Amino acid sequence: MPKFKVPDLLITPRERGYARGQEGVEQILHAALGILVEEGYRAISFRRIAARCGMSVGNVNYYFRTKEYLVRELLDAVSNSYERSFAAIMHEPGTTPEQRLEGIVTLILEDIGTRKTSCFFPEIWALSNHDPVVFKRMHELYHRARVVLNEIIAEVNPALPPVERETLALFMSASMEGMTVFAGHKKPFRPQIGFIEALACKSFVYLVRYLKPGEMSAWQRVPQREPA
Amino acid sequence: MPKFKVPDLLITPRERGYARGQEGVEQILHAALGILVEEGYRAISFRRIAARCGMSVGNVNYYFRTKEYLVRELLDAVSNSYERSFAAIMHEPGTTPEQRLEGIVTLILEDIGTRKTSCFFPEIWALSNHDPVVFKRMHELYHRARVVLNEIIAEVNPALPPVERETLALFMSASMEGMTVFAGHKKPFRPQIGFIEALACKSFVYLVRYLKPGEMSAWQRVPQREPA
DNA sequence: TCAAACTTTAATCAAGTGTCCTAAATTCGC
DNA sequence: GCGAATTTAGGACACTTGATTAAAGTTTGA
Repeated sequence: MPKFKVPDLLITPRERGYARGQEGVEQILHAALGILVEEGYRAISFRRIAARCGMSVGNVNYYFRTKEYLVRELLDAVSNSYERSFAAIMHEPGTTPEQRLEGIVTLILEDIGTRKTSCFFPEIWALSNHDPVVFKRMHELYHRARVVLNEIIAEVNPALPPVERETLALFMSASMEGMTVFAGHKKPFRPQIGFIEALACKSFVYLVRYLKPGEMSAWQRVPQREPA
Repeated sequence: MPKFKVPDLLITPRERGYARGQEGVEQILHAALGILVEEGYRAISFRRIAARCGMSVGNVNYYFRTKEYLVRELLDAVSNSYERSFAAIMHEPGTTPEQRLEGIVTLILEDIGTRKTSCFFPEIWALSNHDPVVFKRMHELYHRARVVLNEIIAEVNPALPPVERETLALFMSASMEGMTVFAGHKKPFRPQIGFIEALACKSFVYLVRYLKPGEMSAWQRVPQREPA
C-alpha cells in the first residue's frame, strides 16, 4: 500500500493566454490559499493577495474580475486535488476492499495532520453555513469521498441496502472529518493519531463486515421528527 | 431517560449593578450570538450588536469595554450551558452506563440539529485556528464533554488502560462533532439522523464493551512520527 | 434624596474594501 | 523583428466598517 499525498491545489489550465498568465493565476490561487490558511477566509482580499505574490492590485483584478470568481476557482482547485487522490486509491489494482478502506483512513488521517487541511476545512465548514455556493461545492466534494467508501462497503457486504450502506459511509467520513479539530495540525491529540487510526480502522472494518441488513432500522427507537 | 435540551447561553450574573444592567448584558450577549449564528464571527461588531438590540453603540461599549471581553464572555456562556447539561446526565440516578452513553449520544446529535449549534461550532473551529484564547476555551469545553464518556467507559470496561480509554472517548466525541457538517441543521443528511444515532450508539457500545486492553496498541502498525 | 449606575449623542480617527481605468510593458506566433 | 494580444502597474473612486471616547442627560434603588 503506497503512501498517497494530497497536493494543495490542482489548477486546471486556461484555454487562452500566455504561459506567463497561467503562472500568474497559480501564484494568485496559492496566495489566496495561504491567506485563508494563515488568517482565515475573511482576510482574503485583492490587496492582500497582490502583496503576497508581489503583484499589483490591478493585475490580480485582471485575472479575477470579482472576488467570487476567485474563491470559486480556489474551491475547485482544492476539490480537484482530492478527487484525484480518491480516484488513485479506488483504481489501485490487486488490493482487498479492507486494504483500500485502510488506505483511505490513512490518507485522510494523515491529510488532516497538514496545516493546510486543518485550517482550510473548518474555514469552509463555517463559510458553508452562510454561502450557498460554498455549501454546494463542499458537499459535492464529500460526496465524491463517500463514493469510494460506498463501493468498498458494497463489495464486502453486498446484502446491505443502499440507504444503510450510504449511512455507514457517511458515518465513517464524518468520524474522520471530526478528528480535524482534535487530532489535526498542532491539535492536542495529534500525537495519538496512531491509536486513533487503529481504532478507526478496526471499528470501520467491523461495521462494514458485520452490519446486517435491516439492523440499523431495527435499532431506531423513534422515527425521526423534523421541527419546522 | 428524559430529554435534555442545551440552553443557548448560561450567563453568570454580575456582582454589582442594577437589574436593568444585567438585562442589558444578556441582551448584548444574545445579540452577539445571533449575529455569529446568522452572519459569522467576523460580523460581530459593536455597531451591529447595538442595532440588533435597539441600543446605542456607546452603551454596548459601556458594558464591554473591548470586543475581546465580549467574545470571551460569549464563549463562557455557551460553555457553561454545556457543562450544566453534561453534569445533569452524569448525575442522573438509577441508570446503567449504557443508558447514559445513549443519553449523551442523543443529547449531542439532537443538539447539532439546532441552528445555533450547527453554526456556532464550525465558527469556533475555524476561529480556534487563529485565536489562542478561543483554542484554549474550546478544548476545555470538549474536555468536559469527554470526562463523562471516560467515566462511562471506565465503568463498563475497567481493565482498559487510561490512554486507550481516553482515545476511545475522543473517538466517540469527534465522530459526533463531525456529524455537525453533514447532519446538522439544514444539512443534507439531517433526515437520516435516526439511522445515524442508531449506528453511533451500537458502534460505541460495542467498542466500549469489547475493546480489550492493549488491543489498540497492537493494531498500530507504525509508531506515529511527527514532522517538525 | 442623591450617588451610582445606566444611556444617548455625536464625534474622532483609522483602516480597509472592491472595482474600474488608463497607459505602459511584455509576450510570442508569425 | 513586427504587432496584436496579453499582461502589468498604479492610482482614483466611492464607500463601508471598524473601535473607542467625552460629555451630557436619565434612571435606579438603598
